[in-house]
Amino acid sequence: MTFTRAVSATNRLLDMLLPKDREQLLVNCEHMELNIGEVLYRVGDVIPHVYFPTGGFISLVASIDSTNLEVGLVGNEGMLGITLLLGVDTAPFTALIQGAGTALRISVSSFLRILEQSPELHRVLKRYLYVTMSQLAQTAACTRFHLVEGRLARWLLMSQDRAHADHFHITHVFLAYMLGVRRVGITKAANTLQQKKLISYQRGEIRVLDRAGLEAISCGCYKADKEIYGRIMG
Amino acid sequence: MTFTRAVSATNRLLDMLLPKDREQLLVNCEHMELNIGEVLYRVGDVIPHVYFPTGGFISLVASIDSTNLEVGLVGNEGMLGITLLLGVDTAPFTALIQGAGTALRISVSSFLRILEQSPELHRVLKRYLYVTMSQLAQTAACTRFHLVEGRLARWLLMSQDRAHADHFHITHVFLAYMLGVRRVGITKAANTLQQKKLISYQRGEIRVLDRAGLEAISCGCYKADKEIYGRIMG
DNA sequence: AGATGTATGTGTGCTGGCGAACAGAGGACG
DNA sequence: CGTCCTCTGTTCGCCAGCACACATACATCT
Repeated sequence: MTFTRAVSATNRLLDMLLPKDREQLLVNCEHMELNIGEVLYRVGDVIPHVYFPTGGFISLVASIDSTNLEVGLVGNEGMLGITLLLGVDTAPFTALIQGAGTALRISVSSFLRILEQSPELHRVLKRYLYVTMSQLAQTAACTRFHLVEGRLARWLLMSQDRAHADHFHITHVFLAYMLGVRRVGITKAANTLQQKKLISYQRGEIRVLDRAGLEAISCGCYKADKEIYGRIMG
Repeated sequence: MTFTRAVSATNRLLDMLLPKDREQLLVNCEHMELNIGEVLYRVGDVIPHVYFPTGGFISLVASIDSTNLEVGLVGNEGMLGITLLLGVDTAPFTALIQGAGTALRISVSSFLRILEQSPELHRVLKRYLYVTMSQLAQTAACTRFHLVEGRLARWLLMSQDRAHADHFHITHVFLAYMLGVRRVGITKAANTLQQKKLISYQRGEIRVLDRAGLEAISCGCYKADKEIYGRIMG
């Protein structure tokens, strides 16, 4: 999956911080490339780094039996590794790079050290964790009740937000994996969206043609997620 | 829903604390009855109290469109209001009393005051929050992939654990509501379980006859949840 | 050009769960 | 005692998504 490189290389979470805290983090961060398909860590792994995506984005995937299901998406509006706030050093989900781009990365030890020194940083990240939890529940219900077409539209919108580009690369197989449905289900839903002129795609290149139309057809969960983020993160 | 009153009126979370912290909390707590069907708070409400169930238990319910879905269960192994740790005073889920019994209740202001004074209390509760998040994801996947029969078995086991009784009262309608399926689906699944001599029920009185059998038929998520709790809470 | 691999489209039959509606069966209560 | 109400059982048609299988299109590499 290759995204047009995002232009704005900022992370909204970092932007919210006091300049002092942001600097503290930034000097300890290294820039890195997020390469599609790479697994940053799996459930139960000890987390080595925290990531603040600036361009790319990352899926949080829950595994069950031998299937998988995406339960969250982390882009430049958030961070990967937020559960370290809770004093547990292992990953609750598998983290899989979905959208190529860049991220800032910091070691867990540095991260925790800076975290201890800054109540304000702590405050912001705790609120982000709250948002993550809320969205987890939202996604659970969405996955249960909503049809593939609406869920696909939601996914495309969320990804577009995080990719900061109107087109990106992802195959039906992969989408099926994320949404926990068969590939054929995606093919049909994607076809419908294309016929409605909301998107266009060919061999993995997906282009969003009509955001408003997509929002209309997507389940309300897209808006609900944004609303939660806005309300809590301000 | 009326449970045989639980005999052991303890809360595992409280039991894990240092005696000092536990005392601090207990002196600020009041005993109260949990009455079936009562809503302690709804999504978005400002949380007035934190609850440590000792006998009864509470459902965390996510609402979407006009349907609902249980996304978590809080019994004497946990607490209701854990998200207050994150510095947000509103509820991310609706909290609905599922199993009659007792709970210890403390005002949010007292709770937060004590929390600030005790790093150890903080430590334990953060870990519990981590468990809650993990189970949220587990439940999301379970709800997506597993069949009603297995999910019902899981629910019964979880409830039995929290009710500390081998029988309790809950109707098919209510179970349907919790699992996000039709009542008829529950009726059929419950019938199957009964024919297999795993449970018996009549007019809402459900009795677990064969725990091991239920565990075998339930989806792996029951065990997964216990495993996570055990691993993180120790 | 040919060969191989990847991505998408289509078809057939199956099933779990849905919506709606109705029938009995047991309690509760006047 | 009869009446109402709650809880459970059953039926019918329907559909989204499933499993499996195969066909076509494009891309890339030799």
